[in-house]
Amino acid sequence: MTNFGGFAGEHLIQFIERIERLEEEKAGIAEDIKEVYAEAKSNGFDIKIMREVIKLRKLEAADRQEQETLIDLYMQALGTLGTDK
Amino acid sequence: MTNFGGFAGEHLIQFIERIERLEEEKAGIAEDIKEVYAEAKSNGFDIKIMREVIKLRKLEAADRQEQETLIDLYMQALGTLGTDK
Amino acid sequence: MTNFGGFAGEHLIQFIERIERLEEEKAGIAEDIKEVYAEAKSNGFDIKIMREVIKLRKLEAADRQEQETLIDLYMQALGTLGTDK
Amino acid sequence: MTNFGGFAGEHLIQFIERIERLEEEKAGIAEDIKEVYAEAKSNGFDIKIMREVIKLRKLEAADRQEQETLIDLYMQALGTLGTDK
DNA sequence: CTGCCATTTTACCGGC
DNA sequence: GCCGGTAAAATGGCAG
Repeated sequence: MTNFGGFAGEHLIQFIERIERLEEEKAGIAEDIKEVYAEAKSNGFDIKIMREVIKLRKLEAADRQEQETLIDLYMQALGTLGTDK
Repeated sequence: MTNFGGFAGEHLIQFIERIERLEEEKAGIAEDIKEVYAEAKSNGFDIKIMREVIKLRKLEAADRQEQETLIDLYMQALGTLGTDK
Repeated sequence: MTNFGGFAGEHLIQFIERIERLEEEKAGIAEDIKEVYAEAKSNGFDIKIMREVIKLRKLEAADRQEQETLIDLYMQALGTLGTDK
Repeated sequence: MTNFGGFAGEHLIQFIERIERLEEEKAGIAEDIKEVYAEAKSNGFDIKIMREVIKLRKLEAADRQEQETLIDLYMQALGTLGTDK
């Protein structure tokens, strides 16, 4: 990874710029989210409660996900045990 | 903001779901970024250093931005002087 | 916060040493945890599954906690609305 | 490791609960540490710098440790030479 | 402006 | 011994 002036350098620049573009997009979306909160607030909703609701829903989703992961692991374990391979 | 079952409730749900969709998008992009880093890494680049580079470039951009803001201010000031607006 | 040779310095040292002691304790407990995992493993249990179980239980606990927080927030909101204060 | 309802299951639960208790303790200590930092901060100290100091002291401790290990090795070697064990 | 929360970054640990 | 993923530390940003 020497020779940064040559091909590797080109390559690096490309990676960096891809990331920078993605980060811009991400920041843009974060902006959007803030705007939605602001709009909701101006419609009389409580931001704190909204955040809490969102957090809880996320947690519940994570819960389900983890349950499935766990089941998969059990199945693997049992499968391994079962096939006597 | 009482009457959560009625129109307000409807409205709230809509805000929440909009936010959740945006957060998903955001998470997706975060994923993409991780992937780009991973790809760069598998091409022999050092992630930590890349992060540093990106941070620096961002700072420089902010500096430039600030400069431009300043320039705008001056221009306005000059414009004001010039046009007597 | 100049004069670090004097009283402030004394004070700082005390904070630092308190933290260092606590971190040692924490590291000790982390050790203990590792040992329990090792012991479980040597009894034929699958560490990965154990971690998953623990994660899920933690998530569920967090869930309940968040639900309560949310309810509290609702009560506050309704209380505020209700008392016309 | 089948028979999760029987003795193995019992055993597993016990391991899990031991770990959960330890993790709680650990979390408690982490809390304590945060509090100490907060207290230090309210006394005018800079948390970021404190972290840096603690990190350095840890490194130095590790260095000393390594040195001692080395010294021990030498001592053993000398002992071996001396005693002809 | 301060505390708190989310995100990001670093470090660790088990698995291959 | 390395790699991948997971958990902890640390930093930054936002609401109050």
